[in-house]
Amino acid sequence: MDPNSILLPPQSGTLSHLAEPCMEDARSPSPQKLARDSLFSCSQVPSSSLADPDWFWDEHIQAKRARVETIVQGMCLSPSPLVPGSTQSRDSPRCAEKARERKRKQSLPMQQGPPKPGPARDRGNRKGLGGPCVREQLHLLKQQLRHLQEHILQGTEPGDPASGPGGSEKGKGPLRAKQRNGHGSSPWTMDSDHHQGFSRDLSGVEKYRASEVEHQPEEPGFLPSGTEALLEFLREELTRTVSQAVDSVLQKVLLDPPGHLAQLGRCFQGLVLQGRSEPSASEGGACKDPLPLTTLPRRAQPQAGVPLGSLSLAKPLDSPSYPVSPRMIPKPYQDPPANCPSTMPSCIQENQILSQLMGHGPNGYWDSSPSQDPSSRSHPSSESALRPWGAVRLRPWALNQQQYSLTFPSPRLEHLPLLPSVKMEQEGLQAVTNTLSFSSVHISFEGLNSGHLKKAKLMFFFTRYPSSNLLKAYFPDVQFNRCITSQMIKWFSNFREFYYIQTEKFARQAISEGVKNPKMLVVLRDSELFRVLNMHYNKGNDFQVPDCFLEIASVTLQEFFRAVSAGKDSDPSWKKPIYKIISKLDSDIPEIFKSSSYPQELFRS
DNA sequence: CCTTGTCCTG
DNA sequence: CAGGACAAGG
Repeated sequence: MDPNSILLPPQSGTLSHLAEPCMEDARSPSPQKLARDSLFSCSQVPSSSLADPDWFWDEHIQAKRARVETIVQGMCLSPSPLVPGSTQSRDSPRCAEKARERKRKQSLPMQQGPPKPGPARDRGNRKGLGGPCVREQLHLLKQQLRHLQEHILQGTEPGDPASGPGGSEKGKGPLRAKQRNGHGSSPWTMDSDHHQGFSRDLSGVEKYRASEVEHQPEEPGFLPSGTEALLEFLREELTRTVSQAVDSVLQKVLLDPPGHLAQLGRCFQGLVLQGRSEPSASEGGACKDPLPLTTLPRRAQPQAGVPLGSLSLAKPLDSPSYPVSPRMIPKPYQDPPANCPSTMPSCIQENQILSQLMGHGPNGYWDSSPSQDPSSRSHPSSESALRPWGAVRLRPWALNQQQYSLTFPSPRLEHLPLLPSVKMEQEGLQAVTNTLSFSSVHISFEGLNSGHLKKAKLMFFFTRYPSSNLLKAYFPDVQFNRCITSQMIKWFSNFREFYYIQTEKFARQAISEGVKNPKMLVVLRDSELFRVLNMHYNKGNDFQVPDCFLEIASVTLQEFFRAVSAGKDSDPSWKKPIYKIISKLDSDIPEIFKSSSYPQELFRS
């Protein structure tokens, strides 16, 4: 008998309160609605399909691709292969098996969600465009490069009106300043601006590689001084252009199917790990605590330490609703990036990598810098550190990649004067973080992203059976259509499944442990059942689970207990009555959830 | 017929 | 978690 899993209250009779839906409304911390829609313009970035054979077997393209890859690899700074040639890896036998399958009942026009490998080929209403577009852009960029080269080398015009002869100056005069100021004062700058700044920053590191890759050997020493200025300028321009090319390619690739993401993820992961292994000046020993699960309730819940006798169920009147508005508990940075075992499903892996990377938000990184054995901590509460979690799965990669490029370019570059001061860097990164995470919400355009999923999970604490209308009301930034709606409904269906399975399991466990009175079963925050559920819907434990959810869970547990102990589980549909009961216990969802940027806005500032 | 929900599978 | 089959309700 595990005392933690099921509590046996000394007295019962409090269950009548349970049916009372916990209503919470009076607290609506004025969700700030941003005029985000105005930024929604830049969203139709075409995506590429690396799986397109045409794309690969075009010789012409391959050359360019090789160059880009060289650069990308250089950015990763890891000699890890990334084997470009073996991309044809999946020859899934999707042919024979399905052939004799029955008729597909409803062939929905297309899936909105992340495309699945395999049959997803024909549904691409947007995927198909990717390859050609990237190709086109690469071509254009290359042309521009060539023009530029000719232009400069002919020495026709000493002063290019567009950008001016930067000369010995570092070249990025006005834009640099604008970027700094802009990010400092208003993080939500326009996307184009951020994009500029983004590639601009890259150039600091990228410069070396770019010149390696793109330049013929030169001897500046022999050149006349005027030419040297030109040379410098040319370098800057090339650097910038290449950076932009890489950036845009990365962006397109990142916007694509998870498979590619995961691939890049592994690459970046290597980068991160490498970066982390760098000795850091602020090395503090304050992170030996891996934050075991057992500490979760204690940290989040002051009442976790309350004597077991005073059950939350016994005091529903104290808290007409759960007293605290749902909030994200600012969690001290804890988790250094971990090496994701490659045995994990790719989606999980992706999420993990993402969250780990995102966990290294500016503050988190600088505040503590553990150099830990990555393998010692595979996944516990990794998502907890996921700060701007609404930031989708796309940009953060780029962000972090950049972040680490700047921070740990290489053992040698590390000593270059790239970092004027830590504080400055920190601010800049914060700004970049904000900008990126913000704009990326819009870059994700249609479809549901991981942020929506997480939000849905949190909403599950309030409602198990949300109507489609409710969902529409609470996801204002989602363009609902049939597919999206059913996908989200499916999410909740899956949530329920997990929830019921777990609860039933614990009910049976209680029975097997000899519990007689169902009213003895109460779910508390330190219950094992709660731990499991919380782990599922609130992985990082960065959300205050409402008390009403505990009550619902208790009711569910008791209902399962009753049914099973009465032997009703022999009936094939014995769960139906339970479902019906639970379906009536949905609570109102706090208003703040209606904000399209709900959890992100809590991370700002 | 369409939507919603469950079950089962991967 | 997504897909698909299937059933039930409007």
